[in-house]
Amino acid sequence: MPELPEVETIVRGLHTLVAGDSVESVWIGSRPQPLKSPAGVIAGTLEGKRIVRVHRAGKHIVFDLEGATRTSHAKRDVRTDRAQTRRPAPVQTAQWVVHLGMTGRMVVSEPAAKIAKHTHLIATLASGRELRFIDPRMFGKLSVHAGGFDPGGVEPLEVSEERFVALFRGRKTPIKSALLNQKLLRGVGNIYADESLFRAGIRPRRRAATITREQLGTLHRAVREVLCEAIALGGSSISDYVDADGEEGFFQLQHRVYGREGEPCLVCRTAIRRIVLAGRSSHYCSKCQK
DNA sequence: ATACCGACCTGTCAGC
DNA sequence: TGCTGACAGGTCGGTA
Repeated sequence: MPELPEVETIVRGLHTLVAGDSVESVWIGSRPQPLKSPAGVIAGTLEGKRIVRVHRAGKHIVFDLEGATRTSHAKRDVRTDRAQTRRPAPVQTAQWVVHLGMTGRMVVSEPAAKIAKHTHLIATLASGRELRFIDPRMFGKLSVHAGGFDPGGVEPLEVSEERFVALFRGRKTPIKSALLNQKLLRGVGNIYADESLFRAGIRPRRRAATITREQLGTLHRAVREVLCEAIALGGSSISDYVDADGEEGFFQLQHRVYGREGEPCLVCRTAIRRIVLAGRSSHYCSKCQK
């Protein structure tokens, strides 16, 4: 479901709603598919921690956590207690990382709210509210990291034109496949790849290495423009995407090629084509894109 | 290195 | 009212 703009929208909402709150207890469902860290490790890491910040890395939601873990409480002895009276207690930090896959949702609910089907994790917060992870298709992933979490790739909204151009140098792969490769650029998915390529006038199948330096500069601007406009409109709601407040996005109304197979190009009226590339639907205008 | 394909899952919708 | 197949915002691993 969510690409960079949707995750950014969700993360901003979550930060407003839960930053400063603490996790008191965690319930984890019986389906193991979404768990990329063992259930006990996830629960043990979250419980007792304060949520310092919620931010985004590519398509990942990252909760920065701070505070003692349960295991550190259990291990504490008289000697460390005495040591801690002289110095501030060492602050333990961790990160809880959530990838929403295709159909994942993170919502903040009142405890009385009905538990949606396919709810896989509920974190009860000190404020009494609950943070719930729901994911019907279970392509989403939950993990915790004691050290730094490295999502790989570069942020499309931060990358310089030089580095952006260098990402594609010498690559024989179709440009769309390269845009979708999260190890290069993190956060661009199927919708925004198609929309960016349309705005840059480049066909999805075009080999990356054959694109001129100037066209890559145009693509760099197109990617950032599309992502920024989408963020401003709260993302694209195609079927069921909603943000942390349950609000839909509106960028789907701005799609120029995605989901418009057979409809006229908004620039030249040529029918928009749909092809399958790397297993994904790809939409483009054969006249405007070369 | 690269590209294609199926697998992972459930839900929805169109067509018969 | 079914049933079947195609398709869905993402990623991963195998194979040619």
